[in-house]
Amino acid sequence: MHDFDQTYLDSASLENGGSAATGREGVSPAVIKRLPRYYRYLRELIRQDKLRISSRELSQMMNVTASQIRQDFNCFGGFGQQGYGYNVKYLYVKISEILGVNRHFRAIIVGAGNLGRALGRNPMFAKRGVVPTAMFDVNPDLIGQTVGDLPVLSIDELEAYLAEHHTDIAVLTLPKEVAAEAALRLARAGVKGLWNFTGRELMLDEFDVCIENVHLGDSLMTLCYELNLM
Amino acid sequence: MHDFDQTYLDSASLENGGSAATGREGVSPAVIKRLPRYYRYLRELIRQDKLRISSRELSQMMNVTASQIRQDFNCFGGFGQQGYGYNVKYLYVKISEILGVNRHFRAIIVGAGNLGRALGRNPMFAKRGVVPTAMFDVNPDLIGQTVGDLPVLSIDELEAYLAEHHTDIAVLTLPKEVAAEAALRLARAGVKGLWNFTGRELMLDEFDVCIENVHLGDSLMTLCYELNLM
DNA sequence: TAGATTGTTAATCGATTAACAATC
DNA sequence: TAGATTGTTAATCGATTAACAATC
Repeated sequence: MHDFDQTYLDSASLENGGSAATGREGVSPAVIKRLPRYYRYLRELIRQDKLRISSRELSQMMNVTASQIRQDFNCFGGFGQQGYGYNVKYLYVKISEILGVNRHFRAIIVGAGNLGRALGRNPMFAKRGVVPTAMFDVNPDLIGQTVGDLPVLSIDELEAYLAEHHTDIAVLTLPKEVAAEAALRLARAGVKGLWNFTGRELMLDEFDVCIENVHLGDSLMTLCYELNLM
Repeated sequence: MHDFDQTYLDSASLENGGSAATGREGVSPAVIKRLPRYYRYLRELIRQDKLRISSRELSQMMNVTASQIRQDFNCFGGFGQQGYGYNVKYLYVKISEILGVNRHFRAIIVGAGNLGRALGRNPMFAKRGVVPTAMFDVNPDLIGQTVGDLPVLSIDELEAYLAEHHTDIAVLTLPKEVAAEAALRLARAGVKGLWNFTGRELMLDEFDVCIENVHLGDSLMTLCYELNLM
């Protein structure tokens, strides 16, 4: 099926990244949500120079069932070998491809407040193959500054910038009151992914845009619920 | 069942907050995860001076089924009235109680890097009734500074501080390499809730501690998956 | 009272787990 | 070959939706 002696982390397979994997449409959200977690554990296994792993061993590390792991990987065609288990590097490359790491998606950060600036300096993007290129804000005091390597530009320049620089993702870290308007401008300018930290849900039905909402407040309240129960 | 003429937002009901609601153990995680979202929408309805709402109307606002809304609320005993619907303020107070808003949980932020400092200045805590009291770091350049109103203290003072100041929640915004050790110290010192931004899963089986993990990287990758599919 | 809408039970759907035949 | 472990089907479990009787 595949040659385990091959070096799966060669630059060719990493650079291509491609959306080539077997019939990926219609994989359930529950499975998709788990993929980044597999990615993290596999990265760690590679760091430890582990070459192969069985669904059983991985299940013990990750605190899930071996059955679930095999089912999950099989949504994408199955990456293992009977009697052997999974080749760690091969599996890592495959999951990287599915997740689009190494596609080098380009991102801007809209809103250069505390959270926006913190994200702008965060190594997370680099680790996940996402490339932030600029930040935008309305505040004249911030415009012209640099955060990490990122220039802070005026929000007035947004459309002009997007016309010049292909941008896949916009990170929304602006006040919720102006989130809807910003989202509309971004969608009109052709940005295809919104990573939304505003805490306000966005409706963009007219557009073919992916939205990932991060509700930090909801997460905090879930913790409070648990504490309240003790 | 309850008197709709009463002012449900009076200080008594808000201050008590209490864990008094009907049999709350064993409510499914799926329901719990939705409560903060109800809380947000109800807050908005109150802001709009809306007095009553039916499950049908709320379902259209929130893009879920009316059935689910009724089922969810009924996990806690049912807050509505046949033929009438739900009193917005009463429902809001009830959900606030369930979530422990107004219990004024006290929090510290461990790690005064970019993300820690951004969270320290974030109004989210105040809005959710959580009170941050201090930040901790190893970096001598940061120790002694103030972030918002929060003093940045030396991590060496952690145990002494916790012995003096009752603390419910620790926000972990330090490097993942030192997360496990910090978590252990916090648990030993009696902190009951960890809000974990380190991206590394924590194992604290020996202790009676609630952990809420925020995996920003996973969220970003979920978005990349969707983009990769387009 | 009649109309509306909940609370709640029953039916459906989806996701997880168990089991095992296929196969490396 | 025998042993191990996957891929995959079938069984179970839980969560969502539909339906409707209870009741305000």
